[in-house]
Formats: sequence, C-alpha cells, structure tokens
Amino acid sequence: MNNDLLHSLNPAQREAVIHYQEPSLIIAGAGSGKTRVLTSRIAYMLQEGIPAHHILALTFTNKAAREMRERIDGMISPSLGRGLWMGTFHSVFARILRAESERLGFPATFTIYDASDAKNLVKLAIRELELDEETYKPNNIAARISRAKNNLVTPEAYEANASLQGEDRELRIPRFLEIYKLYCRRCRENGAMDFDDLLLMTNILFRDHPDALVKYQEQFRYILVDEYQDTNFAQYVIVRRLAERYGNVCVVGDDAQSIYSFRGAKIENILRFQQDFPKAKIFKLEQNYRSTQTIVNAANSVIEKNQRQIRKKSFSSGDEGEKIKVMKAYTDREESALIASDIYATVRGRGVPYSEIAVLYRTNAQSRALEEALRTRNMPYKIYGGFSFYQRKEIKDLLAYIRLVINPRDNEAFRRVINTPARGIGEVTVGRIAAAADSHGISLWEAVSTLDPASMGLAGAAAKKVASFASTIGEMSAARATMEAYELGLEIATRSGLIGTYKMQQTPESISALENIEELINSIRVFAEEQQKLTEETGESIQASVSIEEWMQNVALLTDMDTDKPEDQNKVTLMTVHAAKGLEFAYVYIAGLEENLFPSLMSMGSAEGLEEERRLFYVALTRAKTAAVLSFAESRFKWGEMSFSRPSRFLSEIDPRYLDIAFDLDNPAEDSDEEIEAPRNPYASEGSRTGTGSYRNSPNAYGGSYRPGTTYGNRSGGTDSGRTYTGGNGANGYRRGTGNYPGGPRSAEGAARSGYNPRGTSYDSDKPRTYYPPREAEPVKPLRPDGRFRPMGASRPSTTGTSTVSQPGSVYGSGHPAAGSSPAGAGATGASTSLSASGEYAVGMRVEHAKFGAGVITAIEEWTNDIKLTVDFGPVGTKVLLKKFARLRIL
DNA sequence: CGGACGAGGATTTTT
DNA sequence: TCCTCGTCCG
Repeated sequence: MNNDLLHSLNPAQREAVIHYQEPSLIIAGAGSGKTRVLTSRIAYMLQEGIPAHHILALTFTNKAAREMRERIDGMISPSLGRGLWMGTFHSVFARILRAESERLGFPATFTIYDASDAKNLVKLAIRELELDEETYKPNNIAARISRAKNNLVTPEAYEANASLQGEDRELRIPRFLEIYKLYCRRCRENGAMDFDDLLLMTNILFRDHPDALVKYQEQFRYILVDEYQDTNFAQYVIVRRLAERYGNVCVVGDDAQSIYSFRGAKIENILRFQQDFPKAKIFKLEQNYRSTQTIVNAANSVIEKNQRQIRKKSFSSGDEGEKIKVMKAYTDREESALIASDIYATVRGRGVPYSEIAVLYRTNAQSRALEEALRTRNMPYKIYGGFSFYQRKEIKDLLAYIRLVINPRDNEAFRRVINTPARGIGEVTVGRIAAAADSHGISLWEAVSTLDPASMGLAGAAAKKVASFASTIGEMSAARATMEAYELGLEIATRSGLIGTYKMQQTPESISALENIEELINSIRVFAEEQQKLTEETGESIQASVSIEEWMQNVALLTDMDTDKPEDQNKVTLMTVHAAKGLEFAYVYIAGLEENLFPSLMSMGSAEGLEEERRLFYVALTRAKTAAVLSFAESRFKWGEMSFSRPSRFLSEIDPRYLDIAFDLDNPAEDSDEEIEAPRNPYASEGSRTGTGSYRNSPNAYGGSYRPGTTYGNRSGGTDSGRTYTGGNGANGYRRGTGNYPGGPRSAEGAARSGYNPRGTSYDSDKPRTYYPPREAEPVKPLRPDGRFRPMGASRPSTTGTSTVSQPGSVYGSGHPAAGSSPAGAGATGASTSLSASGEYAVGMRVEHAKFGAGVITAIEEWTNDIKLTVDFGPVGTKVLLKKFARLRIL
C-alpha cells in the first residue's frame, strides 16, 4: 500500500511527499502533478499513523477541496481519512467561527454577506451619513473596506493610523473611516459577517483568545495550503499563527500562477516563505506531465518576460505536439464563429469529446458572443461564472427569507423581503419601523414582532399588512424546530408568496424563476441526503434531520463552480481564465487576445499589473494538454459600441517557433487572403495600424510608469489606449464571417433540457437569446454632457504602488512578526489618485493633442487608474482619452 | 404605493 | 447592449 502510494511518483514528487514532518515549500509548475503530490502527502501521512483530525488542508475553491478528498479516498481506506479538515479558507474558518461565535459577540447563526450584500450595506451607510454617492462611490468604498480587512486593519486600527487617514484626505474621501465604522457596526447589529470578516474575525479570535488559538494549534498539527501564491495577508497570518506551535506547514504553489492580487493576494507570501520558516525544505516540481512540449515551451517563452519570479525550468517530456494556431477575426462575432467552427472540426475530425474542450476569456462579457455562436450551431456548452445562480433575484429573495427566519437580526434580509413580492408595504412604512427599531435599539424584525403598531405610527392597511408579514415569518421561524429542512424551505418559498407570484405571471422569465426556486429547494434535499449519508458513514452523532441552518451555512460559500450537473458531462466549457485555474483540457481556446482586453486596460498602468496579466496568460495557455488555439478580433462591441484594437502583445511574446500563424502580427489587416482592402475606420489607419507592434521596438514603451510628457515609444497619441473610435463605418465595411459553417451536430444533448441550470448555466439551442446585428457605430457620447467636473474619488496611480493599508496598525499591532514586514501595496485594486495629480485639467480648458490638434475639454471623469477626458477636437470629432496616455498640452 | 418608462452607467478578474 | 436607478402617473 505504502509502496503503491510512492511508486507512481517521480523522485522530486516522492521527496515532497515523504518529508511531511518538516515545513515544506513545494514550488509546483503548471501541470507538474501538484494535486497528486498534495493528496499523496496527506494519504501518506494518514498511512503513517497521523490522525486525520490533526490535518488541515486549505484550498481556494470548494471544488479543489472536493476533488482532493475524492482522490485521497481513492488512495487509502476511507476510514483513515475520517475527520480530516479540508476546505477553502473561508469555509473552514466560517465553521470555526460558528463554534466560537459567542466569544466574538456574534450569534452562531450569523449570516454571511456576499459581495452584493456588502455593497448594499455600504450604500446605506453612505446615505445614512448623508454623504454624496458621487464622491463616495459605494464600489470604491467597499473595495477599500475590503482591502483594509484583508490587511487586518480594523476600524480602530484605521483610526489610529494617521497615514491611512492622510491617504483618505488625499483621495478626497476624508470621511471614509466613518463609513467603515458604521458599516462594521451594522454588520454586527445584523449578526452578519462579510467574506473578508471570515478571515479578519478568525485573526481577532486568535489574537484575543489565546486559549482558542492553542486549541486549534493543537488540533491542526499539520497544515497544508494549496495555491499559496494566492493567499492574502489575512490568510497568511492565520496560517502562520496556527503553524507557530508545531511548525508543520506545507505550502504548495507556483509564483508564475499568482493571479489574484486584485483580491489582495500577495505573491510575496510565497517568495518569502523561506524567511518565515528557515527550516523549510524546498521542493521544485518542474516536469510538466500535462502538456505537449510546444505548449510548455511557448508558455515559458512568455513568462520569461516577467522580472519578479522564482526561476525554475518547467519542461515537458511529452510529445512535441502541434503548433499553436492563431486566428484573426474582424469582429467579436466572427471570432466566436471561427472558434465554434474550429471546435466542430476538432470534434468531428479527431473524435475529441466536447468535455475536453474549453474556451477561455479575460472578461465575462466576452461569453455572450461565444454562447451565441455555439448555440446557433447546436453545440452543447456550459458556462461558468458571470451571472451566477446565486445572484439571480428570485434566489436572493428566497435566500433572504431563509436568512431572516434563521437570523432575525438580519436587517438587510428584512429590508429585502418585507415588500417582496409586493405586498403594499412601502418606503414610508419601513422608515417608520426603522425609526422605532432604532429608538429602541432593536432589530427591524424585533420591532414588528414586539412593538405596538400604533407606537410606530402604523395604522390601517399598513399596520395590518405588517402584522400579517410578521406573523408569517414568526410562524416559519417557529416551524424551524419541528420541520425538516426541505419542507421548511418549501414552506418558506410558498408562504412568502414568491412561488405564487411567479406562477401567476407565466412569462418566460417567471417560469425560469420558478425553476430556479425549485432547484434551490431541491438542493436542500440533496444536501440533507448527503449529510445523512456522511453521518451514517462516519458514525458520528446520529441526527434526526439536517437543519436548514446547516444547509444555509453551506450555501453561503458556494459558487457556481461548485457543482457539476450530470447533464453537463459532455459539453464545451466556457469560463474566464481566472476560473480555469487548476483545470485542464485537451483543447483550449483563448479568445480576445487584444491589447486592452488581454492584457486588460485596467492592469496596464503598472509593471506589476502587466506582469500579473502575463501570468494570467501563462495560466490560460498551460491549461491545454494537446493543443491551444489563440484568437483575437480587430473590433468588438464594448458598451454597445464598436471599438478597435490590435493584437495582444502576448501573441508577439510567444516564441514564433511555436506558432502556426497565417499573417503578420504587426500588420494583421494586411494579410494575403483578403481580396479587398475594405474601407475601415478612418482612425484605425493612423492609430491601430501604424502604431501596431511598435512596442516591440521600444523596450521602454511599457513595463514602466507612463508619465505624461515622457516619450513613449512611437505610439504617439496613445491611440490604442482606451479610446473609443467615433464614427467609422461600423460593420458595413467588413467582410462578414466566412459563411461556410458546419451545420453543427444535430443531436448532442443540446435540446434535452430547458432553462437555467444553476452553477454553470447551459442554455439550450431553442432558447432565444439576444442577437446583436451589425450596426452603424454611433458617435461617442460625451461622458458628462453637462460638462460638470466630477470630483475625484478613488483611483490612484498604481505605478506608485505604495499603499499603506497593509502596514501599521494591523490587529496584531507592530509587535506581530508579520505586521512590520507586510509587503507594501502589491495590490493594484481600489485606491486612488489624488486630485492634485488630476487637477491640472478642467472642463472648458483648451488643450493640444499630438495627433488631433487643438480641442476643448468637455468632460472629465475618473477611471479606475486614471482620468478619462472627453475632448472636442472640432472638425476631427470628439474623443475620449485617458489622461495617462493622452499627453495633452495645455494651451 | 406600485408599475411603467426613460436616462445614465457599466466591465477586469472572485472566495 | 444590458441593468439599475429615479421619476412620474394611475
């Protein structure tokens, strides 16, 4: 048995498995058998007699956790693995927090707020403080709060930190701290934690309750962390603290695949692991078992361009494989058509199952065109991400009811459902309830269930409706004790009126909503059955039934990645590159390889941002086992307008030896199979075309900071950056797609099911979806027609990269080993530009542009890392420019 | 109070 | 283009 385990491993892998008694850093290149090593190591430990309950394995997705568990179960006798703690950071620590909630002043039934709940609460806080939502943009504020929490900066720590507050003043959001405080207070009152709290509160628990820390240190004597390169500061500190006692921590990761800095992940965590654990053994897994040599070498040739990395030589001893095909299209729709045709050819010609094919893209918005193309060809597909099951209105509504029943303090849930479906309880009434609740210091629910209606100023119809609502919720809450989870869920869906309302409507949307509700309720039953089975197997406590609370806890941390439906077996997978991390497919298509899309415009302000995009591309490419196909479109619809772009620099960065390409990347339009040089967008010829590829000749053109006034390659005018071309001739100048598409496989399983499929939608071909006809591009609308200057909120020059959020005043104060050394602002998310930097321009100012000549600024708006200027150049037209690139001269 | 309608904003990536 | 928010009227 033991032998079997180690036998199938290569020497490097074997070493990494057997040294489980020492802190270990496993650098695992893409496809190097990382999961295999991790699971083998755990299985090996179990076989060596380490009790399962002493092992904690942390992953980033539920899916990864589940897969690892399955694999471990396949390696050893299942009884050995009983009691093993394996899950995502969030789910594991949510579980611990439930057990310890009282110490932190939260109910054990605390609600977990997702990103949109959090944003709503932020918005409420801003309104309550009577702040301007233009200045204090809920999204920015929420991002800043999230950042603070990820860096363990509580409101108190924030208050004690002068530099952070100085930053706020610079960002023109001086009252940020008040919002942060109020937000946290509301969370607490509501008995709720957001995603970031799960990590922050865990840290607070360990900081303030040494006995709790010791308890878990004793429990988790062996800690394994997957995807360590994507841990953020809060996660890092948790791991460190827990590992302090026994020092048996094993982290696995690949710095080349660090792609979550926007979420606070610190690539430094992995880069400095050796300093944190000086006794650590380092194992490098460099042999790629997944991909062909061509793919591995191509990926290496790109990632080499990055400065910051742990050097390692990833190699494949597999087949050389075929070259990477690059496809060019004129529009996004044509690109999708090409991909669909190519997939069809692959499936037909090589007998590849759909399930071995994935189409990856940078942004969710790109999925539409692809879906369309696949659907019209009757090709089965599933799509992950984007609009997930749990974000649908009907689901959020029903979940809010359940939340309220479980946790009556949850005011957000209360507000959401009190008048959903409409039952004639309006804003005024809710306002009165809120006022009464406030003055009594109780929750909204307590107010309606205990206070006298008249005392709240309610009378007549309103009072009656409120009373009826209150009694409904009350009854369901009481039913919790006696009713089975599934029954209760159904009861809630019914008595809330949600089912009835949708049933009455009989529209396609309402039918789909009903199906979704049904799906959700069914998932309670499924969950209950699974749990039942689990308890029977493990022989733990025999529970009569599974409570709806347990299900709810589980559901709050689920994403649509987390379930594979059986009917999704043989389908093409559509997902973002981020979502594809850790997966592999025989054939991988990467769509939208265009400048400003991949790499994303948002990332390009800084060298770090660009390097992260490059890692992202590396991740995308290394998902492929047999072959990869890359594509780009010269124009695509963005915000309902046609915009033009040139091929991604990543295409040129691939060593051309590995490419199968039928045209010149520097001049994609001039390729030979084009009979007629179609009339194109007039600007394209000066911007996209002459400028194309010039960055290759000017080493300093990117990677550094862009400063206005600096010579910047010969991309004069920065025409490629963020400008939406006006006018043009829309689609009519373009040769439409090639036209000869295969009819598409008839049967497949496309037509089988109808409607929405939670966690991974799959639409059927007969379901109509929007079709975008080619159309004339319209002139760009000025961003601010009124020309009003918008005060800057958050948006900092990411080139500076000095965020102080992570620095001082962490919950551990300066005494904690990690606090002082916390890496400074690798994150490019959130934060901001100071007004002074942007204040040089004003509406009405006359400016000169190198290419367009003289113009007048008609609008100024902040943009994530920059300032968006709308300039009227008179005869040349109105342009939208990014300040960073525009290099305007003030006249 | 609630539905209908129109204007304006939005898009990186997610546990 | 799509979605959300605000306004207006029944």
